[in-house]
Amino acid sequence: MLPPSLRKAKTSKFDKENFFEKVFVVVKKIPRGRVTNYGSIANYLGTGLSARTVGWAMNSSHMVVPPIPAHRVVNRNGLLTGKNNFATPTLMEELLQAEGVDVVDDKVQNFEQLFWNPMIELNVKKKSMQKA
DNA sequence: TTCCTGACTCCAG
DNA sequence: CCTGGAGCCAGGA
Repeated sequence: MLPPSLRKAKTSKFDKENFFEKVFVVVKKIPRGRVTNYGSIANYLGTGLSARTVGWAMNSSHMVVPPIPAHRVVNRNGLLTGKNNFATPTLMEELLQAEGVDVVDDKVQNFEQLFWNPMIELNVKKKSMQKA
């Protein structure tokens, strides 16, 4: 469930609450030792152009139960851009390392190999795929 | 209400 | 691969 601060409905193209919840659901589905990026989640949710909003949802994930493995979400380059937003700047990297994800210089190694694409992994059929 | 900022991404150079 | 500029949605002052 979302905290009251996130539940104030504001006129928008889509239901924001549903959006946040979807983000959390997807992130929670990320297998241990795998990572994904904001854009894929955004595209999977249908927002596409709003990857930043996904990150914003992550920002609120720390106050949501069950806990969201936000450390498995990095930017398109595999860079741990959100590490500074965790309890400690090293927590994100430590969590990834603990799962077997090698992180060097705040960047996920073998990112393409560890990349977890919700579009594919969740077997979602979308008529408008990324591109032809 | 408007303006600024941001856990992003794409396009150009 | 890196850097700068523009676009995107939401929240705070």
